[in-house]
Amino acid sequence: MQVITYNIRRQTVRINVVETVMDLWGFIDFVEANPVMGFDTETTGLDYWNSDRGFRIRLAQFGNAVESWVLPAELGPEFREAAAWALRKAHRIIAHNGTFDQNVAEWCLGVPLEETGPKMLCTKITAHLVDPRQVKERGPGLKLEELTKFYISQELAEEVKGSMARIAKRYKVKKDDIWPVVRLFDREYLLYAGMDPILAYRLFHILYPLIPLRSKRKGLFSWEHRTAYITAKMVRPGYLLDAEYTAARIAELKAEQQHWEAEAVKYGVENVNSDKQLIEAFTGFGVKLTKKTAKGNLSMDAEVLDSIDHPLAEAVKKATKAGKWRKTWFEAAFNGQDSQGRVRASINSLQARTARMSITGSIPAQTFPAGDGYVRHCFLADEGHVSVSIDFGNMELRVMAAASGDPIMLEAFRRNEDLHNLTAIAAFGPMPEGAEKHPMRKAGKGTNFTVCFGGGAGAVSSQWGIAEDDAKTAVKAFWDTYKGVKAFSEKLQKEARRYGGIYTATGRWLPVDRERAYAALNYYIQSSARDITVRALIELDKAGFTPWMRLVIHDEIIFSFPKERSAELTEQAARIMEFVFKGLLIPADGEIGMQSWGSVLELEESKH
DNA sequence: TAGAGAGGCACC
DNA sequence: AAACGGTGCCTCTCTA
Repeated sequence: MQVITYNIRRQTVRINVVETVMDLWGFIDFVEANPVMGFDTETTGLDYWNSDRGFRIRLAQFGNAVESWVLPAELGPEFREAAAWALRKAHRIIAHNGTFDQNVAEWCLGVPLEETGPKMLCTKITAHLVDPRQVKERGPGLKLEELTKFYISQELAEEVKGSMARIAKRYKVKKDDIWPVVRLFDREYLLYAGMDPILAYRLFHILYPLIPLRSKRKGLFSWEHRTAYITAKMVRPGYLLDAEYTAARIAELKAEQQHWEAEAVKYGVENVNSDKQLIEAFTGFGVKLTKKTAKGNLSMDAEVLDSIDHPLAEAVKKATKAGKWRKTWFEAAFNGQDSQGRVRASINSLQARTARMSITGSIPAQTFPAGDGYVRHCFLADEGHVSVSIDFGNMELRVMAAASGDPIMLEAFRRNEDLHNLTAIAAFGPMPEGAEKHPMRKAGKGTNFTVCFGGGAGAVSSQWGIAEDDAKTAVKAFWDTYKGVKAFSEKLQKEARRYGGIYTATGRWLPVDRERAYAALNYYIQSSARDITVRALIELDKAGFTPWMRLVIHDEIIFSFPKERSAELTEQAARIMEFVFKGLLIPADGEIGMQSWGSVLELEESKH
């Protein structure tokens, strides 16, 4: 056995490195004496689903505030079994971003999510409930190193953060490539690995008492852990990839990209992604560029390119788009396939400042182009299943109406009136005789959404293509008409300025920058909408729907349902999702497709 | 050669 | 009085 000691603020911590089976006796004693343990794993990468072709666990680490045990899981089944035993024996497991380590435990140690999920205490979730702000938002951050720096010790954080970079340098490999090649008993690596469960353990005990009482009373802590457990179970089966379709789109986009790049070369542009080259080229052709970026440089975005009447502009738009779409969606999915031809998203169930989820990895579903199934066709429901999408209707505007209690908005929703028309009427007068919709409905719609996002007339005008005067009229009419929303927004802003943040109905603390207090309304709405979706997930989980759930995208949940039961299950799920928020129904509506997710949109399209 | 910042763009 | 909120990812460019 190897023992490494280290000092955290003059307190010595001990890292015990198991080298032989005999060393496990000490580990067993430790586990029996510590029903609550910090836990972490070191692996060869992040692709835990590739455990049958290269991915492997290297170390499994357990610890408390002053001592940790590092098991060389890679060396043999006896060490992996000891780790699995410890996970089963523990009453509680503390880990940073525990979902990842749970997945590793399931795929490499044979301990399923069902055993680790219910006893996980995640420091990332705990930290988020204390303060959800990232470092760039002047918050503590959510990464282990960032939290260590903020809550424990700056020196220690820098030491730990820098250590893997130093090791990579020593092995002469890139930082990302160090994980599979670093020698298992490399002392610096063991120190890095052995400190993690100690830090997680300590952080949890520091952070938990800092969770606002209001959040605790509402049960938010266990609610979020349950949510993380559900999303982990959703991700587990993965999505069957239509590899043929995906490969065809990759080839097509590649050809398109090359064609337009060749066109651009004719006008002297070697790299269509280089704004520098484009500005030079267009200036050379006598084009006057005026639009500036946020930092004051000349802008070369889609709006600018659209305004330039030159074949190069067309070529640049088409080439860059083909390249970006190919890489971001089709190649990400294709390259993410496991040995069974399935792909997985990575769902961070509690991510944004407003608690919104984020989806990364092979299925970045939150950014798939809307409107048709071009990208979504890649993803197939299981054999004999169909894809189903159930989404909430007008979720954020309904939340705005309900949270503010604005009588006019509430009445409009209760009568199923068109809120965008209503705003247009308020601003520009009654509907013309016999018209189905107001001629200024777009201005009304733009105003409704923009105000919801915290914007003003300028934003309505630039984002929705509304004349400035009309935008001003519409925004003024909005605040004059929906006085309840105005009062609610003012109340939140006052609270934000006074306390530096607001609480939502679920007891969640949302910090608001005092100089941007106007954002409080949007934070409240966005966060509440997210929590209503999460409530739906939890209720669906209780009702046994989890094995059919695949993705959650803001106000929408995607399912793979057995074909012959799809109508019945869709109806049931939609009724479970629906929720009366402060007296107003947030309705849910399902669309049943064929096998591919994309087909849901095509069928919907053909109805209109 | 990596990392950070900036710009851009896909979505809700 | 007015104030556009939140993500992820790709690419280029400059710096250390």
